[in-house]
This record gives sequence, structure tokens and C-alpha cells, in this order.
Amino acid sequence: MATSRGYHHGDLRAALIGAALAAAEAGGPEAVSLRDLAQSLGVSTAAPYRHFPDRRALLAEVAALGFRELEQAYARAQADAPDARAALRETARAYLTLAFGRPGLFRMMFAGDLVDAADAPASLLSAAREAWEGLYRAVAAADPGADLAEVKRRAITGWSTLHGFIVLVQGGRLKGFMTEPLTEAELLEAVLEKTLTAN
Amino acid sequence: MATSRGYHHGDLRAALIGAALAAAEAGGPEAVSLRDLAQSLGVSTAAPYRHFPDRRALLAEVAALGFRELEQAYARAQADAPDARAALRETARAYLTLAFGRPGLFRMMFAGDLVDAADAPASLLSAAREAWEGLYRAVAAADPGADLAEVKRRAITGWSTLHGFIVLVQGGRLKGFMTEPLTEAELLEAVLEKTLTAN
DNA sequence: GTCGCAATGTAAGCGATGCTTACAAAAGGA
DNA sequence: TCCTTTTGTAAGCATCGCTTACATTGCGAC
Repeated sequence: MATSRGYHHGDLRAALIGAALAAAEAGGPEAVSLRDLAQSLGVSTAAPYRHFPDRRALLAEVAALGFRELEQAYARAQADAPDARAALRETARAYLTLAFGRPGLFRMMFAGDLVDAADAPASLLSAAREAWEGLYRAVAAADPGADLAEVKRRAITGWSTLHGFIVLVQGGRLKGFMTEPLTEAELLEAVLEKTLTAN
Repeated sequence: MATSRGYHHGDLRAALIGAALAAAEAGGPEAVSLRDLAQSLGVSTAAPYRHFPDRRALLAEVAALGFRELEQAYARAQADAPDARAALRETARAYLTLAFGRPGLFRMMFAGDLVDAADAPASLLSAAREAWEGLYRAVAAADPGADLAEVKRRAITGWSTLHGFIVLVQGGRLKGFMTEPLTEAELLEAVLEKTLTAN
């Protein structure tokens, strides 16, 4: 799985991001150990610190990857949709798809002390911002009559509905008797419906 | 701050839960260190393990406390309301109040590997369940005509809206240009409105 | 080409964490 | 009063993030 491998690794930085992504997809942010990554890449435990000031900086890079992927999913959804209303629906669905399709990465993107930190890297901030703007544009396009405040209100409350559902499901809060006669697929459609409802 | 203090502490278990609660309110779940708690209570680092099998079991007890508090807040809100519709609104508001008033405790309650764990203590599971039922009852009472599936749909999507907003705010996702002309108070009312909207 | 510097890697160790094991003290019932 | 159970302690293991001092190497200036 590795070539030659002299004293220098070649591209340890990229390798670390890749390995961290894999670890995160498997077990979420807390499953990423710098020591493990270093060992699996055949490198000393101090080597990662040549490329990242600390652990969170590496995680932030992975999270940025996730936001870029989300933004691209938004773009695809909007390009493929027949009209603005459908585009909004598919944008919301893309959010759910990323969250449930790659839960570890999704948890990394919202890991709390990554984006909302004084030392958050610019790559993460801009990626997160672009993803937000992809969502925002879809809401604005679907309701051309709405003013700025109204669009933001709808974008934020809709995002809240999507995000809350994901967090509750992933936290195991919606199980058994709580959902009783409803399947997860039905719930997902209900959430999508509420997300799109402009109250 | 302590009396006599012989070899035995007196009620170390309760003291640990109290200290953990205080630490959690200050800095969330990850700010709770068993060693710190033990030291602050003047006890050895191994002593806590006489009362809790591991760290998560202690955190679970604190989370259970939070759910009991939430359930009581629900009960108060519903008792004070003039009608079922208002009761539902105040129930939702109670959720927001707990979340924003005691963010550390709230984060503990939804700390991911506490409720949704094979070894979750019964005290936590029942407390979480009762809180859910408090919310569920408010939704059912507000719409007497709705069938079981519809009530659950509304309860879950409404809860998602509330919860998602809280998580996004606490994660620092709604800052600056994202909310631009809206204040947090306005957003909170918008979220409340969307929560109550039966789509 | 070669020489020197900046970039990148290593070895060793610090301090903190959760948790375990073997032992000591004390509380409380027979 | 004794003896069992409960509750505490001391010491130490493994892991983690991170730091420091040093080793190696690639690469650009001459």
C-alpha cells in the first residue's frame, strides 16, 4: 500500500487528511487519533505536527472537505431541477443524503469546536460559508417575492428542521415507541415537507 | 465547604453528581473530569469508581437530572396555559428556555453516547422518555382530531425544528452575515412559529 | 556540481486522562 | 464484640495530545 518510503513520506499532509477522513467516516471525530494515523502511515507520532498545529486543525481540514462536498451536491441538485421550487426540495434532500449517507463526515462538519473557534482555518470558514450560500440561494430563488429578512427566516428555520431531525435520528432519539407507526422514510418525507413550508 | 470528613465521605455519590452537574453547566460534558471532581471533593481518584462503573454512567445521571427538569418545565407550562394551543406553544418555549438558559446541561442531555447506549441506566431512559411524553401530550392535546401517526409526525418534525435551531445556534452556525437583519429574538419567534405550524 | 538552508522527519518525554488492582479503614448487623 | 460489607486509598497501566532537541533530506543559489 506504500511505495519506496525513504526518510520523507512524500505527501504526509494529504495522506493525513485522507486517513483522518477514513477514520472519521468510520467512527466520527472522536475516533480520530493522531497517534493511530501516524502509525498507520508508518510515520512517527510527532510527524503530523509538522503539517498541522494541532489535532483540531487536521479535523478542520476534513470538515472543510465535507462542506465542499455538500456545496457540490447542492449545485448538482439545483442544476438538475426543473424549477426553483423543485430545486429547493432537492437541495434539502441533498442535505439529508449527505447526513445519512456519510454520518461520520457529517458529525465532523458540525463538531462544535471546529467552525466556531478563534483559530478556525480560512479553508473551513469559506467552505462552510459557500455551503450556506448554496442553501440560501435555493430559498431565495423559490420565493422571488420575499424580502431579505423573510428569506433568511425561511432558510434558517428550514435548515433547523432538517438539521434537528438528523441530529435526533443520529443520536438515537427517535426509536421504537417514539415513532411507532411511522417508518423512517415516512418521517423523512414529513421533515422535507415541513422544511419547505413557508409559515 | 466541608464538614469533619473522616475516612468516609458521607454521600460521595450525590456529591459527585452535584459536582459533575456544576462542571457540566460551566463547560459541557467534555469539561467533566473524574480526577478533577475527586480532587475538588477531597477524595482519591479511584473513589468515584465505587459509585459509578465508569465516567459515562456519572454523566448519564446528570443528563437524567436534566430530563427530569425539562419534564417539570413542560408540566408547569401546560398547567399555566389557558388552552391546549397555548399549552403547546409554552411547552416548546420551555424547551428553548432550558436549552439557552442552561446550555451545558442541555448538551449533556444530548451527548450522543449517553441515551443511545447499550448500558444506559434505567434512570436516564425513563427520564428521557417522560420528557418526550410531555412534549407528545401537548401536541396531541392541541389537535384532538389528528390520528396517532399525524400526532407523531407533528411532534417529531416540531421537535426537530426546535432542536435543530438550538444546535445550530450553540454551534455558532448562525452568526453575522447569516442572520444579518434578524435579531436572535426574532429568529426565536420564527422558530417557535414554524414549530407550531402543522404542515 | 556542491554547498547550505529550509523543510520534514525522529526519539524521547511531559502531563493529563480513564480505569484497574490490591489493600486499608470504618460502619453496622449478628 | 466480632466480622462482613461497604467505601475509601495508593500505585500504576495504557492512551492521548503535544513539545523539545536532534537527524535527515531535498532543493535552490552560486
